[in-house]
Amino acid sequence: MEQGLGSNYIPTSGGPVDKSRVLNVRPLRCLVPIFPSPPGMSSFSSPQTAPFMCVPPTGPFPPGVAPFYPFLVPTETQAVHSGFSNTIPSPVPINSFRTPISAVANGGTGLSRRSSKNRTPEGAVMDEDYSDSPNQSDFSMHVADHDHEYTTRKAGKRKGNSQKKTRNDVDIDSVANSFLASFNLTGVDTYRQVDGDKELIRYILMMYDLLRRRITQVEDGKEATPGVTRRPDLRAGTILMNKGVRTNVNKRIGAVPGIEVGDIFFFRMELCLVGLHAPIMAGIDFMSFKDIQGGERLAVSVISSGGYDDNTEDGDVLIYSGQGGNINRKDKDVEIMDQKLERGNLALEKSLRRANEVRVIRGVKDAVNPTGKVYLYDGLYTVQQSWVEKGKSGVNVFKYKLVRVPGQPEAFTMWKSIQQWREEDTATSRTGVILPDLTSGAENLPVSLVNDVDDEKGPAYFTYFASLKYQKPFNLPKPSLSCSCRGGCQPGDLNCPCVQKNAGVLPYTALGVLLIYKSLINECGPSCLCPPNCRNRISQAGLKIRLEVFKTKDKGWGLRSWDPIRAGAFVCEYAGEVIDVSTAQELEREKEDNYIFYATGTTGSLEVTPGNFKETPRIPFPIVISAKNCGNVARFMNHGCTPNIYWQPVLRESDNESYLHIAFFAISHIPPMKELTYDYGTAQSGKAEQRKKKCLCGSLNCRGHFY
DNA sequence: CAGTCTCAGTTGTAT
DNA sequence: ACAACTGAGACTGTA
Repeated sequence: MEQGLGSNYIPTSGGPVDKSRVLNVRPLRCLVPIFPSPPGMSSFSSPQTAPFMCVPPTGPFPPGVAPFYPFLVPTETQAVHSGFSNTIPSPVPINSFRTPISAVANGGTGLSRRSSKNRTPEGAVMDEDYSDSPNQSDFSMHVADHDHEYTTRKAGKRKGNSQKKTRNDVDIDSVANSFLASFNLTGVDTYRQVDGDKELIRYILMMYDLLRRRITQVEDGKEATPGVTRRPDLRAGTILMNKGVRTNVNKRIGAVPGIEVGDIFFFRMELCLVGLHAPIMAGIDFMSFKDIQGGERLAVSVISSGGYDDNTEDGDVLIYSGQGGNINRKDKDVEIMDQKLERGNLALEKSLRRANEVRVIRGVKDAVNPTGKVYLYDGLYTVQQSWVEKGKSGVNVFKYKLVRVPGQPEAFTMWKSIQQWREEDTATSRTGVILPDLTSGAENLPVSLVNDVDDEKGPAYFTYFASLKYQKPFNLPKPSLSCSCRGGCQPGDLNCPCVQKNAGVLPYTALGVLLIYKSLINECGPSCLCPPNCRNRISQAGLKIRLEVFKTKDKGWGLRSWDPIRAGAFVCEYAGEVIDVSTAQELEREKEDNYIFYATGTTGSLEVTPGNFKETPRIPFPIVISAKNCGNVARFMNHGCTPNIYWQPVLRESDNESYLHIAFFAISHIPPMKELTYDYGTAQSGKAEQRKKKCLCGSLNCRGHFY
């Protein structure tokens, strides 16, 4: 035990853009991390022999065809001892750190206990009926068994007060239930995973994001109730926690399976769901060991998010402030007092003596969305010193010096470098910068051109053009309605024709993040009267993310981002010249054009989401785009069999004319400087063999070629 | 020892 | 400005 605590770190191989971190997801343009292999057939254990799973390229893809993720429960031995031991550092047997009783009682099974009782035999959720129960004492008992924990807590707290579910709660409940139903998750939560892996984590985060965005969408269409703060992040998190859609529930010291140094998160809830940091508010997570003499407790992770006066000047050292003392409590009438050596502070003190590794998560400002925060997992640290000092508020504050364990991939230091490049504007301090802005101002953000790999001075000549050149638009048989929302289209405005075209809901959040996956997005067109910053013109508004074109090791030029990218965020569109199919085929034959994008019928964007959230992309009329002579950053995006970007058809209509565009969105959260890739797709016609190319994406289930 | 209660503890969003 | 909600620990009830 003793020696185990200090020595359970095995550096993950490779740097921050290590190919091994690419998720093991089924090929094709599939948004869903799909888990075709039952335990034992995991492609982790046999990456070479993993069968190439292929959806017929011509479709059709009726709803429900894609296997939803069954939440296979791998036995612990498989998870720990089979393929995983090679890829995920877990040198200390997980069991030896598992809190014997208390953590289990308070953690996982606690939830399971509560949430599995209230099922009818059919597994239906008992939901609405109790809300009018006149018997208040009975009521709390009834509610204590209720499915939704948040309701329970509310009701428990406000015993005797208003216990009616608001209309709002009911709405969200039904949304959540239908959401979960589409995952076949309304049943008893036997799905909780002991240990995660990359796919599971990706899947959970995707579910979280979908549900959160879905709730946002429902809330969005409604009038804001004064005095009620809408927290879709908490709502979605609570629901998934109660359903057991989470992993790494048991706390552990050191690395967390499936999470890599440099991974980013946008909500505290996400950290909780994947088991990186359990408390949703507190900055210090710790676990106790009853088997150690005196029931010692050790810190397992800390979040430095700016609430306290932490020092983060040196990227590899963190001066962390203890918790408590009411220093950050905004409530009135709370007295600020000296911090005590208890809870997290005590745990950090013990961790100093035991020298165990502590995960550090750094909360940093999001350049794209200044009101939000990004949580950056910065790897393992050890506590080196502790002391007490008088803080700004005049009370005693505990301070802990944490030092980063060497040999880990860059994360926070990379972040700091990027900040510096940003401030310098010209990025002169950086080696390998060829051009500070290859667009020559054609985009509203610069796009740098960098080569720190070899001597090549840049890609072949082309004209930078930020959008699509149509020779002639598609003519509509009957005129399309344009909106007249001078203040921008509003989510709840059912009179707006643009909202109507999108089945009654705007496809984007207020931050410009795609809300749900649709077969086709109808944006406002040239004749709409709404302003250019209308929420329904996201793909027309230009770059929002600071991108750079860089020389890859073996795939020519590629695209990556300085900014962290949220799942669902718009990245760029595919610019170029719209050409006709026959021209394209000619170019193909002569191997003239490697920059052709086909959006023709059923091929292409097969990105789908699980369950009912899947929609087959609908392309109203086929287009072929050539970006050989003119194009934008999208022409540099490489193919990846496990992509982090997908494309989506977007229609912009104007009176009798219709323009189809191809917009790229992030599949998952993408850390800065990670290469952006999308799936170039599979063969859709006999001619396709001519386009077949060898794939160098390097992902675990690379299918070896693309088109 | 199991169940119930209290409260510390910050965040994200609305104003 | 504010309400959101988990988990730990304290407390209570039962075997």
